[in-house]
Amino acid sequence: MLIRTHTCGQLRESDVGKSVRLNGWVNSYRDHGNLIFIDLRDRYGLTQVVFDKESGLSAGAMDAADKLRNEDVIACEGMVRVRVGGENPKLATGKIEIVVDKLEVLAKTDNPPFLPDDLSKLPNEELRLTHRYIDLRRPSMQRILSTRHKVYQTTRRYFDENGFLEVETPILYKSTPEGAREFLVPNRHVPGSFYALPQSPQLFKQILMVAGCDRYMQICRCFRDEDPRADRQAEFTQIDLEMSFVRREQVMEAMEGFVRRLWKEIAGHDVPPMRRMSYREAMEDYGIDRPDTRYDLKTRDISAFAGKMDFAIFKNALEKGKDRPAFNSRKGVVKALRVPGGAEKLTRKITDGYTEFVKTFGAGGVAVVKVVKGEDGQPRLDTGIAKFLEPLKGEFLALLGCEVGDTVLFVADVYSVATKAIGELRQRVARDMGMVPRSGAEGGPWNFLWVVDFPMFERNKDTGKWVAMHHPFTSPNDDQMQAFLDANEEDEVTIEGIVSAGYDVVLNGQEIAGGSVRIHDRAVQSKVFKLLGMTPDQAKEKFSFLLEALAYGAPPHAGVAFGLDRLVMNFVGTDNIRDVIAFPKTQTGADLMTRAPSPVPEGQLRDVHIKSIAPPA
RNA sequence: GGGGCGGUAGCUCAAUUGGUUAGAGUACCGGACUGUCGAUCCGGUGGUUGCGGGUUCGAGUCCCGUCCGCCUCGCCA
Repeated sequence: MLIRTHTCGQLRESDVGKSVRLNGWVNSYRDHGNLIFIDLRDRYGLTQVVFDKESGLSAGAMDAADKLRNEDVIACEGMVRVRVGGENPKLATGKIEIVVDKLEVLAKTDNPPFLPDDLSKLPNEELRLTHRYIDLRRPSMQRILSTRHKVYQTTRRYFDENGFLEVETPILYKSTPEGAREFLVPNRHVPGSFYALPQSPQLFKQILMVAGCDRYMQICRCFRDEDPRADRQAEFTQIDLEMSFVRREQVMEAMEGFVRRLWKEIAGHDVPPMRRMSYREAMEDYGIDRPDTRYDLKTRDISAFAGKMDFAIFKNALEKGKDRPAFNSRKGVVKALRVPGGAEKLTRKITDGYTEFVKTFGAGGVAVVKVVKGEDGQPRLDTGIAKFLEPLKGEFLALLGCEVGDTVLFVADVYSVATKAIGELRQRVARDMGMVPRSGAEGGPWNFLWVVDFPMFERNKDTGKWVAMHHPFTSPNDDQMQAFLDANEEDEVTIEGIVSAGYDVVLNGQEIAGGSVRIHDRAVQSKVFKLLGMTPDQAKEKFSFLLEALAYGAPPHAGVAFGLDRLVMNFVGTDNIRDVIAFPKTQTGADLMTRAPSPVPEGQLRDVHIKSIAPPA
């Protein structure tokens, strides 16, 4: 074989006169009969190679060149020369060409289902996934693989420099039925027993702290058997960390340092110090725990004002959970979103669609008010609820600081529903108004912020029981510790107000990392389990190994996990998580290339003591 | 589990209100061509309209079911 001396992205004018060998795929061919041009491709680039009958090329080689087609794999040898037909400015190697004197066809291809070409329209994602090896040949996919590689390398370098120890944790793990549904793996030795694939290495990394590792990191695969989304995959990758002898501030500092390093090295961007926002502020002003602050739209609780309106829909909403404390999920509220300049851009057709939109989040609908210029030159309210709003017009305009040209949208429901609906609506409106800037990868802003002070507990809306908002090992924040230990478990208002030492990193409205200070004190842990309705025996049954470990000298510790796939998505500017995973799965968990999952022979099932009850295919 | 969109030649798409032989570009095959660069020109092959039923004189088009993919709610940190 003619082993390559250079790659297809390497040769320049300074190489003219050299005899070289190239290997690669035929990216395109231009056949002029006695003169054939091939653009040869590898992951480094394209180089034009020329087959010229008059340049001493054997007839056999010319015939072989004549038969070359896209995606054939070849090796060739020839001389680098300045292009006879003039430069091609589109190529890095565009000033030179190789005039071939030896050709070796390494592999002929069947007619490929599609060409790995970034210029033409992409085929179905289904087809791309089925023939992933062709899709990945596309330069843009190669760039993504390369960016992902750089993220791995920068990550390892940063944490290594900062004293972190990389430790692998098991993939075959104990089922801990909290949180997401797990993938199960049957065990051959103990009939009827199963491993689970880890949702995250959470408990292992805490145990590593007890084990004295002090600082741990791992780039690890996590598994959650839940329905995927555009930015979610059942099998995904985390950058997982844990630190000993720290409180919240030290972890946040380490994380911010990592973010700064990563963005500097991957995107060439200097991340300024990140602002902090409380969970409550995020929910109040943005209706979501990962606010996108790239555009200036805020939601507002106007319950007090709405209560003065003689409007049945608002009144009925406000009646709900009337006696509950503020921010209680079941307390009725009216939320408003003032959209500057919305009166013109948000047409009737668009705002009509908002009602359908908020219904998907359980809200009843959206009330719309346009502030327009009246005949008297004063603001006039153009709205279906004029009858109820008109008497309070002055107060309304002043309350929201409305100006002519604004649109105000209202959602009334219990706190949890209204807040979510108006928060989602806010993002929808921002898109409709054209307020969402380009992505960071496309030169737009990188808007980082911390969200902190999450509640420790929230009520499950079906069972009414307390559940841990983050996970049951999350510590109350230091300033809340005594209040938590003193709190009466029956005292709903106090319990609801306890804030954890959790922290999330939010980038452009996306959660890219989250973590918390862990509980290392047994009294605190017991109280958490008790609140979650777990008896000591039940807690022991589920988490005995962790509780035992914590009993043998556990240092205070805290940690965090970054969603690596989402980091890469940001760097390459895609909103499709499958683009940043070499071999992703579909929405039903299928790998279209390998055709996993698949049935297995009966005997294999017997070995692991499994009998399928699925109807025969 | 629910809602929405889609599936027509290898690929990207078209096909009027349900109407005659389902078209185009590209790829592929054959031919021509010595300076192209998404080569060009001439000719050709290529279809279970995802699959199964139904309505109809007639179905790519309408109805029912089903499979697959995507988006999304629930779910998921």
